[in-house]
Amino acid sequence: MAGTISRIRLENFMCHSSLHIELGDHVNFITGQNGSGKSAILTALCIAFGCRAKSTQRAATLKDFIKTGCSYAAIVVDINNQGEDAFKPEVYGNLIILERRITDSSSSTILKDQHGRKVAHRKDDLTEIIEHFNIDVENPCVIMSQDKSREFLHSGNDKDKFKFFFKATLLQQVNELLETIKDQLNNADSIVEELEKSIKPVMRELDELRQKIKNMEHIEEISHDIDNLKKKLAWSWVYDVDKQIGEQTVKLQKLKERIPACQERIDRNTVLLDELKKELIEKEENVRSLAKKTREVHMMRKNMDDSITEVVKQKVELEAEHDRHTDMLGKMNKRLRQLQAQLRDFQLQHMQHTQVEASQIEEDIQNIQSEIDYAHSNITRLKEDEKEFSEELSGILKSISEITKEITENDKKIQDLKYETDDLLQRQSNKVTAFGGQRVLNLLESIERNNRRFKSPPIGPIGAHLQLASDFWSFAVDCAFGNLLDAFIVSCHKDLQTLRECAKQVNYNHLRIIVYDFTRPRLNIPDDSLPATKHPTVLSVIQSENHTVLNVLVDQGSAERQVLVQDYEVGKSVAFDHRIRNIKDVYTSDGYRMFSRGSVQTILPPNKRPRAGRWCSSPGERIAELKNEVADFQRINSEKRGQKRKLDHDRCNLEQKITSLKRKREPEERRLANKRLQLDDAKKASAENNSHTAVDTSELEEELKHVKNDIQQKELLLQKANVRLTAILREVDDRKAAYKTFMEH
DNA sequence: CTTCTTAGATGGATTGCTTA
DNA sequence: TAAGCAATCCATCTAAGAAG
Repeated sequence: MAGTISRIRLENFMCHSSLHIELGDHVNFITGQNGSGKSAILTALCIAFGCRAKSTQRAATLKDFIKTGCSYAAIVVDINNQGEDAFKPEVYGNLIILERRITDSSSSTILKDQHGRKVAHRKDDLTEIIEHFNIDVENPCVIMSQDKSREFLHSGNDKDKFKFFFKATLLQQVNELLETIKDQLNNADSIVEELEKSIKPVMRELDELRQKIKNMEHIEEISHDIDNLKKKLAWSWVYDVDKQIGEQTVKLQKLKERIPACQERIDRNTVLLDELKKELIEKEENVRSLAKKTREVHMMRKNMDDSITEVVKQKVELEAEHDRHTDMLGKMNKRLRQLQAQLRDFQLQHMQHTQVEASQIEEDIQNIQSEIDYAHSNITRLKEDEKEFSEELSGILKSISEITKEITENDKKIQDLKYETDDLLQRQSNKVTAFGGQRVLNLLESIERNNRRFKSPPIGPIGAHLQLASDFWSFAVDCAFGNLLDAFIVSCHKDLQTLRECAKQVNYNHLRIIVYDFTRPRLNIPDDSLPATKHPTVLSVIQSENHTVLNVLVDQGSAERQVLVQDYEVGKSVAFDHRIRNIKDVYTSDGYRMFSRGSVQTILPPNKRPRAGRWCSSPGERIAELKNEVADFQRINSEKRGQKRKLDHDRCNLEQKITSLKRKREPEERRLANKRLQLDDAKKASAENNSHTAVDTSELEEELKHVKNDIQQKELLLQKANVRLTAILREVDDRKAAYKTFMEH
């Protein structure tokens, strides 16, 4: 039957290393002792079908499901896909294989067909299958986990139980569905009502249209009748015309009989007509030649008359022009004399004026120039002083900012040192607080109280169970393990739950808990798995009386593959120069992390807040050292603050000096600007004076020249007019003589 | 050369905490 | 108690290396 699970395979999932279960067609029972992993199978099914890690209430993240000491977990679920309910049988065939893999850093879902071929890998494809088969792992009636059943049975409240039942049996869903359907029905009803209302006017319109169509049909019949009548009328006209044609044909026949007699008379008259025509042509020719001659004579006379009148007119005009020119010439000569006199007067006046004014202006300009020079030298001096002071001020400001920066940096250092001192002071009273702070103490107390609930008491924090061969590597080891040192180790998942409860009680959230088999002997690492280098590994510099702690640091922290080096340069050569096998990361004693992944080489700086000294063997000494350092920094800071105060005082003085200089300089500059404007004005005035007189004479001279030119032109025109006048007089005489001889003829 | 596995990056979804 | 923000989870993609 489609949708049933036929087989489940688990690898490294929770407590199962490798588990195969074949399921029957109907009801299946799984039995086993407490803690044998029955509910792990149910959890695996939930995870396979896409449940979130948290909602199983068995782990915080997916990777918590990976069996301790393993790198991955896998769940494979075979789902039957036969029968009419089958999901995409053409793609998957009779069987859908759902494979879920979880690794430390990622997880994936793969869907395969009956032959094990990969078909899909996206979450959406899985969701489609889940929806198709109506698998609802979050529904407590589909999967009733231990916690759910306990919660259900122990909730004494009937209301809560009904709520649970209501949700589980999908009644809630049905209820919601019914509500939405009711809403939709109401909506549809109101829409139908509205539509009915709106249809009424349309029906009325339809009736009117039908009436119109009926009328149109009647009109069509009438027009048909009209057509028929028109045709009849046309035919009646045809009959009439036919009758008339018959009568006209008879008349035509009679007229044809008279044609030969008429033709004879026509011939006789034609001969007579030809003779008369010839005579007419001759007479016409005579008349035409006589008329032509008369016209020519008339024309010549008229022409002569016209030319004489024209020439006389020209003569009169030329005489008038001559008089005009002579008159104008006289006037121009008079103007010329006037202008010459004016020019002489002007030149005389100008000579007298310029001499007096020029000497006055020259004196003014010299005075102003000397004042300007004085003011300019004053300003330059003031500016130089100001510049000198400003430079000094900027130097002081620079040193002030440097000192302020140093003070801030030192304050920060003091703060960091104080933090470290506080840490150490706390640790002096209890070493454990180095790994998680004050809350670890509360957690340990809580563990103590719940001691009986644990199968084996948890080990932690891991850092508290470690000793270092030498303090030199403490910072590097701290960087290499990071938060792993704050983690706790438990022996089974039940203990993990209990420990998490304890942590919650004391508000220690996000406590890292590692599940590990306490009975496992100390891991024996073969030499060929260790990095081939003379530098120590993290594993080689740590010691612990607890082998589980060491095992966990190897499994979770790769302690045997983290190499420690003295300084940055050595670290780079170890990490990148020769590709040494089995090296995971290289840490320098001052906390730099270096590693290469493929071709990419990465160097990460140390943590911002160093926590070296977590394993410090003598915190007392270190505290004294830190206190000395703090005192040093404080002393330096107080010195620097003194310097800063002095510099601030100097700065104030300089600023005052600069302001007073500025106050002196500004009015001086304004005066200079005023004087410059005066000088410009004076120069402009003198220039204007000169140019004005010059322009006046030049204008007169120009006019004079112009008038002379005009006179010359006019004289030329007069001469031409005289020549034309004599020519015209001669022409008049000639034409009159010619006319006289013509008339005599 | 192809396929599989794994680590790491990325961005949307979810969860938890703080504050008004 | 709801809104806003930050931290965390997890699906998905890509690239490198391993295996066949």
